[in-house]
Amino acid sequence: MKYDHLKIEAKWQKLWEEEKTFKAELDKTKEKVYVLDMFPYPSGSGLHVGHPLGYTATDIYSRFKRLQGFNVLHPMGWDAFGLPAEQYAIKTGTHPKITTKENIKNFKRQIQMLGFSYDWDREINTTDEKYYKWTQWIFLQLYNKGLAYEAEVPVNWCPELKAVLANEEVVDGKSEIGGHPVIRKPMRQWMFRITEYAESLLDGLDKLDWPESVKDLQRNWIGKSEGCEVNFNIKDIDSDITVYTTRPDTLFGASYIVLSPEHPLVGKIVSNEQKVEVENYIKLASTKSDFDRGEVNKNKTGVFLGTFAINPVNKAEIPIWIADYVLMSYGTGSIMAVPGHDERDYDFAKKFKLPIIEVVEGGNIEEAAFTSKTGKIINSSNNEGLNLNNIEVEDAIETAIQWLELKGLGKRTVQYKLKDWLFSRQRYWGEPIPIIHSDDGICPVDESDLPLTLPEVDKYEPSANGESPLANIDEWVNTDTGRRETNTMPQWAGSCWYFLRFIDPLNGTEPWTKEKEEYWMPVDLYIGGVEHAVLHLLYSRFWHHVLYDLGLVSTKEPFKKLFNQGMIQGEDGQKMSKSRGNVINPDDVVEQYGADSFRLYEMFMGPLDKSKPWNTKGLQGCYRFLQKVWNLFISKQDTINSGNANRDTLSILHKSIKKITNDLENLRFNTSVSELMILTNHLTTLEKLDRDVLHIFLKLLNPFAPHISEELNHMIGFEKISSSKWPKYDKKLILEDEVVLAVQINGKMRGTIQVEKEIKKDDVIAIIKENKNFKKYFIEMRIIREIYVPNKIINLVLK
RNA sequence: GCCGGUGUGGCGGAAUUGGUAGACGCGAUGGAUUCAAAAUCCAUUUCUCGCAAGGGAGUGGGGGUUCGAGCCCCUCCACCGGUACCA
Repeated sequence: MKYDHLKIEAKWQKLWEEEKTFKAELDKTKEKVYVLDMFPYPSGSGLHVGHPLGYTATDIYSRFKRLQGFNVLHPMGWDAFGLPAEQYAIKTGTHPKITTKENIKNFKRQIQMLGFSYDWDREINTTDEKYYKWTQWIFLQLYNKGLAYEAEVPVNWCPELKAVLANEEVVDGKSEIGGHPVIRKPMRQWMFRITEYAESLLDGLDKLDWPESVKDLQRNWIGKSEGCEVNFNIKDIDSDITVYTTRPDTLFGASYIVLSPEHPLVGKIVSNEQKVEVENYIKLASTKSDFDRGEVNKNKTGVFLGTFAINPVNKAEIPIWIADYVLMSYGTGSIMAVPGHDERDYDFAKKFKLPIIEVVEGGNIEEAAFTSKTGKIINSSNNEGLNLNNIEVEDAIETAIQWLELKGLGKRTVQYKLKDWLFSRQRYWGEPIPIIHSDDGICPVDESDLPLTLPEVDKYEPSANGESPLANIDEWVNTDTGRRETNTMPQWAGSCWYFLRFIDPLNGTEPWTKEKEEYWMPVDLYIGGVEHAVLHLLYSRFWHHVLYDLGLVSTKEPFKKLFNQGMIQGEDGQKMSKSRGNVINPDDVVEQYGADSFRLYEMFMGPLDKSKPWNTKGLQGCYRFLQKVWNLFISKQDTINSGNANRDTLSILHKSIKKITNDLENLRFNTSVSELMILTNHLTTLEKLDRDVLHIFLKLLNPFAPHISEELNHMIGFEKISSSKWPKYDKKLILEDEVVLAVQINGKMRGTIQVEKEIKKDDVIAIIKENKNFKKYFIEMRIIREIYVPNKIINLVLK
């Protein structure tokens, strides 16, 4: 009988579907495990072999945990709002709903053919109004908590296309489509005050079982910086400038002030003589894209305002400039420039011939800014009680802040790089924001009126002034009480809370019930790509922190353990992409070799978190392995009986149970597969096979290759693996009577000896001295030191 | 520039976390089977000297700690990812 993977896989998949084998139900008598994949955006091109890598890993883990007796929640769904469907609609007029439906169908087919044990009764779709009703509901909870607000914010405006572009549609300052220039244009937007949660989000990271690199990325993104604000009076004008600095120790070295071109004070304090030049500069800066502004990095520009500020520590009059190297969006939008000890200020001062004052010892400011934080302060004292001279930088910072606070000239502050979250898009295919603008102001849609559904439109293009296509639908936009918000939510919205909906997906009256939330949350294992290290994972943590503060969820952090799967490259070692023509389609692989081989190979390729190239030969190796397993059972079918297990076999079997159990727990799938191969290789050497040994072997194989293992298990007459228990290893059976001991002479490997376990050191030495292979080393030599690690190694130092 | 990661045979990768480097798989070579091929099975396969028995070298380079280092420390190099005027 031949191994017919197509027939076997179809048979078991049908059975699992019919029997709802993997349905998860709340059962407080059992310990739960929530195993989650980052749900996909169902694109038109379908899956390539890289996508199911993480899904395979979570599936194996889920099956393993179920066999161990855990109550496992393992769901799948669709993050289906998004640009491609909308762009396709603009091009062809096909409603995104239709495109999305087709794509989901194809994705689901591909995912199901791999035999994943999802509870499909919990399938969700972010574009389903029954789902986005609750996305809108959560928006209102955030709004009511004062975390959502409107603001004029620059967007990527492409005058040529008359469209607002998403960041990912802008490449090097040009539109991705057509390569037209993109500028920053302020438009009314919805924002979330994620910055209010900066500290909370930073704090929460410490306790998470996440890759350190991802935590670091989030920490850098939040970008906490501790320093102080300092007030500078402006000469002859009744106004002052507040700057943010992390280096108040260098205040005596401040030789000019720089405001961002967008700073509100600029118009107020510019001198008449400089007015025209300043206005021109502001205009120039405003048309520059962020990209251009970044590019001028080395060549700094700026204009003198014609006004002076008074340095609070020494009453020096220092000029005030504007320059676009100072960003309005960080700190106070203004800085004190200390060219002696800051590279940017140094470049600027050199270019515009501004004074450079040395206040920290240790560098040579004739040549470069000295930015080190180790050194003593010099040239820094006044007669108002501040003397920083001879103090180390770190201490001087403290002293300076205390002095500023005492004199009321400044205060200690904390800054974050993190900015508020721009939460609106000028698009059709997204959740409508449930807000009505009336004469009385902003009015949230009543919760009982949710979902606020998307209207049908004829055209998916944005309106001429860049508003969303919804702005063109009068009957939708105009209501009795006012005009509807026409912006929709960004794609992040649906994925911010989908893991909560999975626990109670059909609930029509609440987003989830408290009882189920308390049982299933948090997610115990979350696997997905590193590309979501910051945005998705930060945004969903933000929502979850807010929901926690509102008492709607029981844990602050949603994802306990996070793991990033690596990329699968093409056979050429390059990134898999259509344009390179190196895409491997899982449909073909499954057709030819089967889902079991596919799953096994993806795991065998290497560590889950590493990138590695696809190799069809390697896949064939795994296929051969399964055939070997199949042939083992078929060819020796007549010998299979109870009581056939010998000591050797049991020892290897129990070693395998131990290793595979441990590896699965730690997501080391590649070495598990290797262990299965070792065990199989041993079994093929046997004359007679033991029925119980085979049964255990199949259980070990089952998470990786669920179809073939169930089939063979059925063949040798056991009840289904899916309703059996994971094996436990017996320590006593693993132990062998004899061990191979490595022998080193002077630290060099010189051979091995076979000895009985736990043998005494002196006996080992005696054996070595008598052994003909080692005898020669003892000629005219004496042992001066002996290092003995029982059952492992002995090292003799001779002289 | 800053932060993070990686570097082991021809290739993907193992190595109980300081104790026999190269498990397992791929590829390659030789053999068996076959009229022949595919498939399958057996053997060999880090490099190097040697007919052999045996040596020598070896985990990106250099240095160190140790009886012993792929693993720890210092330093340098290469590649990958993130980020970048954040004051």
